[in-house]
Amino acid sequence: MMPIRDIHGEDLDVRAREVLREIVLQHIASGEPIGSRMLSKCGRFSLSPASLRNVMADLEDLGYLTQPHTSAGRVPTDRGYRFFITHLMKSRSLSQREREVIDEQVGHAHEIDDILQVASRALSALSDQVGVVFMPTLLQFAIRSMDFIAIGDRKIQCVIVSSNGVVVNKVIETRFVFSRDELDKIGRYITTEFAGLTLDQIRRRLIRMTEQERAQHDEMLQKTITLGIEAVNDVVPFDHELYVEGAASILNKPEYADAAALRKTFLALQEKEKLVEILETCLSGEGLQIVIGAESDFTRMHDFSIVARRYGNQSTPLGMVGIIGPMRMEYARMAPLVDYLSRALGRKIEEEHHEEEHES
Amino acid sequence: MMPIRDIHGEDLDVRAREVLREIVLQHIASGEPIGSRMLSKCGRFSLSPASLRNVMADLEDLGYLTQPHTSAGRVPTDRGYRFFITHLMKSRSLSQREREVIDEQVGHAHEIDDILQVASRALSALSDQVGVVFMPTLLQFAIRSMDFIAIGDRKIQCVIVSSNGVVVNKVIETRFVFSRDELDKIGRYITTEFAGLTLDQIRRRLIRMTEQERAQHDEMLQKTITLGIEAVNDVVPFDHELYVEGAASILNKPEYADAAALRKTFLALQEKEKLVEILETCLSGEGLQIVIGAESDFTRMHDFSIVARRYGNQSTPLGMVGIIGPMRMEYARMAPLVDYLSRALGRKIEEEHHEEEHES
DNA sequence: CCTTGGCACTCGGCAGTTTTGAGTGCTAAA
DNA sequence: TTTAGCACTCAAAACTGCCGAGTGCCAAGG
Repeated sequence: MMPIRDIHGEDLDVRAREVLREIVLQHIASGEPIGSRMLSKCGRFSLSPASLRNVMADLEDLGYLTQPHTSAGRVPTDRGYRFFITHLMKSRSLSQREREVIDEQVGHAHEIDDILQVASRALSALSDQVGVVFMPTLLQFAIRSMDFIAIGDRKIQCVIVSSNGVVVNKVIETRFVFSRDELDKIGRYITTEFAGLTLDQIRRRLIRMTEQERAQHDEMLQKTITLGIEAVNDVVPFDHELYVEGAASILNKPEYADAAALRKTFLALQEKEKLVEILETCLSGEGLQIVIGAESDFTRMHDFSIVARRYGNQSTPLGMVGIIGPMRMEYARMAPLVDYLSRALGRKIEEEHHEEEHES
Repeated sequence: MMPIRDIHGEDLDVRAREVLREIVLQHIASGEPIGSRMLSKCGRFSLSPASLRNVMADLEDLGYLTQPHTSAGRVPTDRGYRFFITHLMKSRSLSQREREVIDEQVGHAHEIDDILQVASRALSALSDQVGVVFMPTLLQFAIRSMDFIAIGDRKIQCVIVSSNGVVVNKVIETRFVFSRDELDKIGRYITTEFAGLTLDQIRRRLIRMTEQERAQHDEMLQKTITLGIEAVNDVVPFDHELYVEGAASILNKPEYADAAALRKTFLALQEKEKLVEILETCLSGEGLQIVIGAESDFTRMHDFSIVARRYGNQSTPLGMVGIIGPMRMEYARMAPLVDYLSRALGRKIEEEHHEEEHES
C-alpha cells in the first residue's frame, strides 16, 4: 500500500476513503459503532471482514476512527467527520417539502423579530436539532431614525431604527428631566442630522460636538448631545439577539439517553454568551461553516457540532443562522438546509427592507 | 384509639399527626418511601415499628399515605401534603443570606422587565426549582402615555406606558402613511385626552368617537381614531409576560431520573399558555397559594406543585411570582421564600413607581 | 504483495436465578 | 394498648453462564 501521509488529510487511499465514508454514513444512520463484519456484509465492498479490519486499523492509526472499547466497532472521530465533510460528503438536495416549509414560514412573517423567530423554529423542526438564529450588533449598520419617548421622569426610551429595518429599544436614565417637546426636537434633530451614519460614527460626531457646544453654551444642544451619547453607548450588549429554538428536541436523541450528558448539554445551551461568541467567530467566514466537536473549545466541552451560515448579502452581513447538534448528525442534510434557509432569510429581509424604501 | 373522622382532615390523632409530619419531612428530605422501621429508629417516637405500622395503616386508609408497591415504605399523597402544609408545617424563616440575595438582586434592577427577570432568577437559584414570575395583562391598568414612532412606512411602533411603570411596545401596520408630525400630534392628543383611563376604556371612547368623526369629516381625527384603536387592540396576547427561569434545575431532581418523565416535564414548561392559565387562577386568591399535584388539572398531568403569591398591593395586583417543582419539595422553605420575594417585588415596583411620581 | 480464512481472545449485554433486605399484616402475649 | 415474633411479599442487587460481535495476528493462497 502506498504510504499514507496525513498532511491536510488529503491523500488517503481511494479505498480507505470509501471505507471511511461508509462508516460515517452508517454510524450517522444507526448511532452504533460499526464493525468490520457489518461493513463487509453491507455489499458496497467486495472485501472480507479481515481486509476491512486492516483498512480500519489504518484509519484508526491516522486518527479518523476510534473504538469506544476494545471489541466494539469503530466510530468516527471529529477528525473523521471533518474529512468526511470536506472530501467525502455529497450534499443531499432539499426535498420539495422542506423548501416549501421554509418559504412559507419565512414568507408569512414580517417583523424582523418574527422572521428570525420563525426561521429558528422552522430550522429546528426540519432538522430535529436545536435551531439558532443570531442577529449581531447594530454597531455596523446605518441608522435611519432615532426617537425618544419619556416613560418615566428620568427614564427615556430610545427607539433606534437601522437602515435594514431592525428596531432597537433602549431605556436610558438621565440626570435632567426632559419635556416632551424637547424630546421630540432632539429626535428630529438627530434623525435628520445623522441618518445614514452608523452608531459609531454618530457617537464620534457627538463627542466632537461637545467642544463646539462649550463655546456656544447652548443648553438645548448640550441636552441633545448628552442624550444622544447616552443612547448610542452600550447598544452592544443588548441587541445581539439570539433565537434558540427546539431545545427539547435533544431529549429524543439516543446519545443523550442518560441524564448527566443531557444536563451538561442543556446547561451549555443556557450559556447564550458562549453561543454568541462562537457564532461570532463563524461570522467572519464566507459560506457554510461547520465546527465539529473538539475543533473549538466550546464545542469540545460538550461534544457539539455546529452547522452555520451567515445571512444577508456580502456588503451587509446581518447575522448567523445555524444548527447545533450532536457530532453524529446528518451533515449531508443539514448543510443544504442551513444554506437554503440562510439565503431565504437574507432575501426576505432585503425584500422587506426594499419594500419600505420603495413605498416612501 | 379514638375514631378518626376525616371531615376537613381536621381531627387526626395527635400521634397520627406527628407520624404524618415526620413521614412527610423525611420523605421530602430523602425522596425515598418511609418504612416503619426507619421511622421508629429516628428517635422522635418511643414506639416500636409495629405500633407505627398500625398508625401508618390508618393514615393510608384515610388517604394521606400510599405505598408505591407492596413491601415498600409509604409516601405522602397529595392529600397528605395538603394536610401537612395547612396543619403541620412550621415555616422555616429565611436565612440572612437568602434575604440578602433577594434584596440585593432586586435592588439592583430598575426597569420592570429587569426586575422581574432578576426576581425569577433569584427565586430559581435560591429554591433550586423552576422560578416563575408573571405579569398579567395591562388591560386593567391606567395608561399614562402613548406615543407613536414610525419604524417603517406603514409600520408604527406604539409605546404605551401604564401608570405602574410598565412599558409595552407594540408594532402595528397601517393602511395610511403617517408623517412624523402627525404621529407626534396623535401621540400628544391621545396622551392628554386619555391619560388615566384603562386600555379598555380608551378603546370604547375611541369607538364612540367614530360616529362623531363621521359627522365632522375631520381627516386628522379619523387617522387618530384608526391608529388609536389599532394600538389598543390585542394588547392582551403580548404582554402577560412570563419569566421562567431555571428549567435546567429539574435535571438534578432524582424524580426525573429517567428521560421520559423528564421530557414530559420539559414539554409542559414549554406550554406557557397553560402556565399562564393556572397562574391566573391563583391570581384571584389572597396570600400564599399552594397547588399540589392532583389538585388541578394541569398539575395533575405532570405531578407538579406550585407555590405562588400575588405581588403588588391589594388595590393594584401586579402579577404572580412562584415556584414550580415536584410534589416532593421543601414547602417549609419555599413558602417563606416566595412570600418574601413577592413582598420585595411589590415594594420595589411601588418604589420605582413612586420615585417617578415624586420627581415630576 | 495483497487478500483471506482461521484462531484465540476480549468484552458488553442479556437472561435467568439467587440472595438480600426492607417492609407489611396478623396474631398472640405482655 | 403496645410489642415481639412470624410468615409473606416484592424490588433491587448480585451472580451466573452464555452469546455474539469485534479485534489482532498469523499463515496460507492467489
